[in-house]
Amino acid sequence: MGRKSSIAEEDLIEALSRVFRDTGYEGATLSSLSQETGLQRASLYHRFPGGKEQMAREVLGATEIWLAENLFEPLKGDGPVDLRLEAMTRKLDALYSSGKQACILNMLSSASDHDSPFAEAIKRIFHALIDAFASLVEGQGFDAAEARARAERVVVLLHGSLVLSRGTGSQRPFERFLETLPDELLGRR
Amino acid sequence: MGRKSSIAEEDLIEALSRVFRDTGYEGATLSSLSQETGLQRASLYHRFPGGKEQMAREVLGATEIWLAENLFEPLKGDGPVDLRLEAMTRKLDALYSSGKQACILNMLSSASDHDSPFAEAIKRIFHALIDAFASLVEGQGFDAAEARARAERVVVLLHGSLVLSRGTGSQRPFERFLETLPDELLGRR
DNA sequence: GTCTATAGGAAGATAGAC
DNA sequence: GTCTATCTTCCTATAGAC
Repeated sequence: MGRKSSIAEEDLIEALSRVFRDTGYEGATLSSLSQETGLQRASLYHRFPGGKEQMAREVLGATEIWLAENLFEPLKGDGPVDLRLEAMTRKLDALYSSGKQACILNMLSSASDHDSPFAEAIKRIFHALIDAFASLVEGQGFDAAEARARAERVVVLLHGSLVLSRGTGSQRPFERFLETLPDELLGRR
Repeated sequence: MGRKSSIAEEDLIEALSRVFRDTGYEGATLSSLSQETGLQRASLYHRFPGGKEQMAREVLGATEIWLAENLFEPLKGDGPVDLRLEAMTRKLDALYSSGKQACILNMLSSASDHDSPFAEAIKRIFHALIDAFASLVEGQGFDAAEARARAERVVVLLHGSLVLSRGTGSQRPFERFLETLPDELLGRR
């Protein structure tokens, strides 16, 4: 354990993520996955005997872990809430490259008939997102129902702004989302 | 002109739309398009010499026309604004089957490297959507900037709620969007 | 305008050398 | 653990009969 392969592992998953995020499940070919990772097709099968489907599942698993460590954990800190929000905003901005990149959750929601293997993970991640936002809002004195409503709304705005940014070729919708994020969560109505 | 083929034409495009909307561009195969339309692959090539790409382009063109006739036109009427909003809500509810179906704009936004042919049409349709909403809002006494901001926000909420509904397997996010639609457009802030 | 048949290539996946 | 070579299946697209 602790060999150089453990470093390559992270880069490997990252490269696979890029392909799935940019081209979707059906659009991702073994050739494109091979090219982006620098591994031959057969090498990918050695690491992922389950083929493309397993790669996508592991990408989703890594996404789930990334979110927990980089987005949810800082959100739970006990520092000033506006600082925590600002930190999260920066993370989101980097994750989606200021609106230039789509969300892997959206891109892997379809996958024709084998959506079953992904559907569960995607659903879980969406709920984890909502829970994380709701928990922060509730921590600022809002009741549970209101917190949940605001959290869901922010998840909707996040993904809607990404769709619109991609569809119009403009980063503005996503940027606007980031600007209004704090108010959407904690502003008074 | 006026032969039975003109009726089949509508059904044909509708069937193709279903496939592209449910499986995306890469996920749509000539076989699935053939099965859904009831035409053999070669027959599809006779009608669409440009193959899959032309089919997707014509589907987007038909979508553009459908929106203009069924969504934008009623929105411009001079009846009570709440009745016009209700009519539009029903149209949206039907178009997306209460949140069970994805949006073709989202599903065709990617298409690997040949996104160029679709990107233009998708962008145009998104802007037409925003313009239609903004025009209604402005007609109710709001200034142009505020009307546009609200219109964009509604388009974001629409697509975000569709993404979340699909991702969580629940129609609730889309239903909630429809409920809050009138207030998002015309409510006082 | 629709069909059957097929060409030609790219897809996912495996075998076996190193 | 990575590679080259290969298998099989499915893909897009075309040819040509009816």
